[in-house]
Amino acid sequence: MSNEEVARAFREIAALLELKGDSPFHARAYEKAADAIERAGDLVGLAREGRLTEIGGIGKGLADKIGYFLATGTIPMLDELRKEIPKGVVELARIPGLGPGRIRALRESIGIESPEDLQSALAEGRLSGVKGFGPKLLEDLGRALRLWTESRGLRLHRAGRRDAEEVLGALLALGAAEAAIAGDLARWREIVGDLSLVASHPSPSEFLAAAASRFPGSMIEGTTLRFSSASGLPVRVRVVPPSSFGAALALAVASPAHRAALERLAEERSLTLGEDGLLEEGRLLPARDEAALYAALGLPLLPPEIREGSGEIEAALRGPLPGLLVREEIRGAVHVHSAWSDGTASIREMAEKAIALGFEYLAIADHSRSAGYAGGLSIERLLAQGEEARSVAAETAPFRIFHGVESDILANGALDYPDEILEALDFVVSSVHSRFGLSREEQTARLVAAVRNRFTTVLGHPSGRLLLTREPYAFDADAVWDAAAETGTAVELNAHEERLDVDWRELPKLRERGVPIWIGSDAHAPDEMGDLDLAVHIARKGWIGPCAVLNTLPADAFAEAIRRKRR
DNA sequence: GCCGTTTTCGGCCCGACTGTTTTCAGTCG
Repeated sequence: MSNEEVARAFREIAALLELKGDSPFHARAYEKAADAIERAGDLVGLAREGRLTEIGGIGKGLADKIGYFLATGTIPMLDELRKEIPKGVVELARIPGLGPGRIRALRESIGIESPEDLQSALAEGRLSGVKGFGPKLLEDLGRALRLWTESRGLRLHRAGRRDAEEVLGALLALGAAEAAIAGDLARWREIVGDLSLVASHPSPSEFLAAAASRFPGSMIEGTTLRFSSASGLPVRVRVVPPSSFGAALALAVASPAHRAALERLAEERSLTLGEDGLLEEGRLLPARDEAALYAALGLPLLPPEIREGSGEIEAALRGPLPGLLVREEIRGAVHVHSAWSDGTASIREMAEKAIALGFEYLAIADHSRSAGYAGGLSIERLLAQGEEARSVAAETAPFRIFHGVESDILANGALDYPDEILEALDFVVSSVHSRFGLSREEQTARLVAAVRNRFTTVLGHPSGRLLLTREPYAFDADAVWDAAAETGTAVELNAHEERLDVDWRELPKLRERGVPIWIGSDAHAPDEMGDLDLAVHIARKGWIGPCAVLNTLPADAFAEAIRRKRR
């Protein structure tokens, strides 16, 4: 059993205790223990030697629970809590605006046990009598519930990919000649609502029948098998003979707009694009791979992530497409947190991991002093951290460590350290962490002021959206991008999955304005640092090439680039 | 539930905001 599994169980206990209404400190003890467990080394070894209580935050009681969990795989207390707190109540806690207190009030006063209950109570006006629930709160809850409803059948990219890869493996194991992931997932959409795959087999009907018995609850419709994935996403697998695999895959990957553009192009060439591929005078042109289909239309094979119908076909017909960013070109792990604020590891540990991952430099940016909840750094601690960063750097050379901060943007657009302190740092990530509810005008002015600040190197997670959870705050993106272009300020593409905060449709606007991108890992633990795949593919979706990305620069050029604005 | 003692219980990271109150509880980051 891994430390993560134990930590996850403890976090669940903490969440359930909170919902139950136990002392918040009781719940927090489990949360702190979960943090400690993640950071602890060989948990199993420590348990064997009876040394679990040497871990800070683990006392006798928790040590016993860990030992029992490691031995049996269960924690009776957790099982009890799961029985006690209905799933719907846990789901309620995911709705912004609903914390343990309000959920308890809703349960006790009118018996709300799930978001569905809340929805009908809201519709029937049964909430207006509940103490503490005024008109504004009801309005906010209504909005949050709508977002929750819309998000219900959706998954973040990585969750969708996990499911799809499981299906893919099963198809290959069943003897598919070829199989591939298609649909939104293949185009690296950040959110998916269904999964699409294509498989080939010499006898499609035979394979469909075999696959149908492999996936419970599946249905065959023509050449397509439908069922539900592990996490409940609808899956469709199209099965074709090998000679049609390329065409079928290309069609299943294409967005509707891309497909329409392909159809128009086919028409211009007196061809027809049908379900099985290109037809010339009623005769099917074989396309064993996607490149064959594109070639028949006079196109190079386009990367899946740009097949969105946003001008890629026209551009490809005009000439070679610009080179898109690839993961290996990222040389620096930037916007990284350490245990100085709310990260789990020391600067040295983060540096060692970055080196192991093949990075050439690290840009440390812990939380600033306004972020008390995250252990934000006072001026004294920030300066002390700088000392430590330099001393670690002296030992890790030629690997470089840049010392900066993730400074809160205050409501008036100011950063939360005096200029002379910011001056001493290598760079500043300026981010909004509060006051999401400002008016569009106020929020725009705030962001523009932060961008214009000569110490702001990069605007961190600019929109404030949390995928599937929270809408972006209201602001005029064009005005902010203009200010960034004018002042040479970079904009962050945050690699934390929920925080993939700049919509890919905005990226071309940044590219056209010449605004540098910075792919910030926002890592809080060593293991999160290398996880840049999704962000890189989102950058590619926005047609971002390596030149536009600051942390593809070699260390010296990066150092120069992050200082340039201040002169 | 842990921790550190003021050795047997009280404090635990906190500041700002918001809406609902009419002095504060709940949420958020």
